[in-house]
Amino acid sequence: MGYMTRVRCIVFNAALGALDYRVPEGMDAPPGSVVVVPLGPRQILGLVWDEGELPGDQYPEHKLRAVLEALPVPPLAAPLRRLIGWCADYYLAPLAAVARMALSSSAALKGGGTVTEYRLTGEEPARMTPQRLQALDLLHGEQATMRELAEIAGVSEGVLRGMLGQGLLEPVLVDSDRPYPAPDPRFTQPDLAGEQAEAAAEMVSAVEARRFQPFLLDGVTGSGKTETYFEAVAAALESGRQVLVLLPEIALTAAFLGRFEARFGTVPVTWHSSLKASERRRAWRQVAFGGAKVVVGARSALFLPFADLGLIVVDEAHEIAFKQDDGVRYNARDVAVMRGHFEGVPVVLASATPALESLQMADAGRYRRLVLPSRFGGAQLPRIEVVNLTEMQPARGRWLAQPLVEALTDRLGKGEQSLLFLNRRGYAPLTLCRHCGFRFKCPNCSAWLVEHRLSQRLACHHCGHEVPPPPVCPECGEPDCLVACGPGVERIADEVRELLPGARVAVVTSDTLASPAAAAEFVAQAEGKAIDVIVGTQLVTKGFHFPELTLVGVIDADMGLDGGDLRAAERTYQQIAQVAGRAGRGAKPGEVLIQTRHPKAAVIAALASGDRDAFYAAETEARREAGAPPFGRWAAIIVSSEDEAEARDAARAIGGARPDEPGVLILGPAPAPLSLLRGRHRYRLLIAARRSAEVQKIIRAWLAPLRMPPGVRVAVDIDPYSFV
DNA sequence: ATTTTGGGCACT
DNA sequence: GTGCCCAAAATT
Repeated sequence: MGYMTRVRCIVFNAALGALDYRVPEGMDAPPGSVVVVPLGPRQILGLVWDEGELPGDQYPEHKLRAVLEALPVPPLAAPLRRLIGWCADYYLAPLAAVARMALSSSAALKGGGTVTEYRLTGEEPARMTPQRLQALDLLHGEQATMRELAEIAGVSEGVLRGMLGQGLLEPVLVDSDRPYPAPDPRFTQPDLAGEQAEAAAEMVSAVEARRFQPFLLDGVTGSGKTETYFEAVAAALESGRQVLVLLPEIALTAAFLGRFEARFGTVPVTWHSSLKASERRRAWRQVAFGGAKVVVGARSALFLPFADLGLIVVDEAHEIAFKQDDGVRYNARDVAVMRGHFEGVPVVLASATPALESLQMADAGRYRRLVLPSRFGGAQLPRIEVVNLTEMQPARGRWLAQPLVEALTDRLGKGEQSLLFLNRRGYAPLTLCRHCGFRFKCPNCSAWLVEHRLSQRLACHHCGHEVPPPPVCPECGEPDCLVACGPGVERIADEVRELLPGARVAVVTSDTLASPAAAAEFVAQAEGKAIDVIVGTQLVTKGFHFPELTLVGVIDADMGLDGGDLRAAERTYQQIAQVAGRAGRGAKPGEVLIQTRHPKAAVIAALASGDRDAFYAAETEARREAGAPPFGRWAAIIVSSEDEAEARDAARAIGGARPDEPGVLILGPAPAPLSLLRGRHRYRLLIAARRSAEVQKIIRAWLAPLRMPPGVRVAVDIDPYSFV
């Protein structure tokens, strides 16, 4: 046999590594190409990988099967391929699983589509009707689909179809995946103050130099971080390159879009899990072809195939939502820095309360730290006061202490807005029977069912299991005996309505702000002063800018502190500092009341005194002594099975095979704190290693020879955040 | 992961 | 020999 082109493909099957295929005559399939290959009797997606990058035996040439098709999308560029390889290696994930995240729109891979739009021909109508007159008037210069035109003209589609028949409208075939309107870097000129201008100039120069440079944009809440990094975005746009902005929550995009449009004249392209297939296809293709200039998205946007990336921004970079906790367990903040490294572009991590890891990197000189120490436009940081709940205990079944009630009453009287923060969705976290003590528990998870009064459900927040509240106790059959225990945001909202009968109260959680549209509506209402009191979870702690909001109440500052997880204190500090930052962003000064049973705790004291540096210094020292990240490397192995004994035995087998490495401490196995999750029993081992240890290599060597029974899953979590 | 295969076993 | 079940092997 003569000359033959052989390619190594990552096939989209997590259990298989890379397989070799033959490229048929006349087909071009360079590295990065997305191909369809035969696998047994099936056809499967594959990604052509780099020559010599993957180990493996040389499969005999005569047995190679041919690539069936190279799909009509640009090959994934080398920097993205390196990112995929790095992620698979670092997070111990199958290459196919990481590659899948880059090819996240199956429709986009099949090529572009067309859609028929219509426009006026300019013909005079043979017969005029009032509807036709209106359409002719309003549709002048418009071109859109029938549905959109009907909307614009305010007539039914039937009228337009009639006009099409009369030759008044003509069809135009357009690309359904056409480019997006380009943001204009000069649409408005920002008004940046000294520190902001300096920070912006540094970022701009890195963008213009096209070099990798991580920045930690460390600015107090309300300091104008967004407006400052917008200058770096503008610089990338000026040079014709693309920008990726990562946000931790979809709910934050609504607020972001408005600010972006004000600066650049058009909204950016959005990317998140709830896009429709057609929107996803268009976004993916235009990212790949360069017709999407700025993408704002959730962490999954990190793997989009940018044609010419010039800048990455991670906003609210401290947020734990950037950590993916199933599938490929990556941390988007860290992967963003790696992508910037491979692409050779600057990465901006923006936060008012940076993660300790990020501050450490800045101190070590790896990240360039840009500080914005004061609020924009002369606004003052809010006054923070601690309400000691041990001295001012609210009545049984109440959660607002007297000082907070008085402050709320005062703001309502002045027509100013208040925000109450409690990181607990629903009405009450536990429901029990007064008669027999029965507690409602999730059948699939070791967790209580949370009462949601708005939706009339008892719900598990881990697996989605829901039941309507029964009229009688399921255990003892007693009627009218079920009582709600503890507070959730819905219950706090009820308490506010009772205390302040005239107040307009809004509950803001992921339940009530499920879509970007709902989020936009909430923002509009709050800005329009149609809401007096917002009661919300961590969803309202960041991103929102309501000038009339002058009071923030933290219902229970101690809630995040129990559980004993590594980052409990840091996270509590971040959440409360962030929510406090919502107060007094306009002309009027803000006030924050923090309810706590531990007013002397270091976190609370630091918040009250505003001494962030002291808190971070103490926290850093504690981590250093414990050998915890960022001073040590941690990893978790989670073993799960639907069968409790099987999970335990498998975990013990893994524990029994533990390696003995210097500087590596292996704890467990022990039942995971959430020992039953979505019907699976879970055991966990924890690996605590010193910084120099090659944790991934050790775990790989440890687990590779072990054979697990079917039904047992072994997941490795590098740099775990969640300790459940 | 999914599909194919092949061995063991009961039954005819 | 045939059919059936299940585990093991193969998939390029």
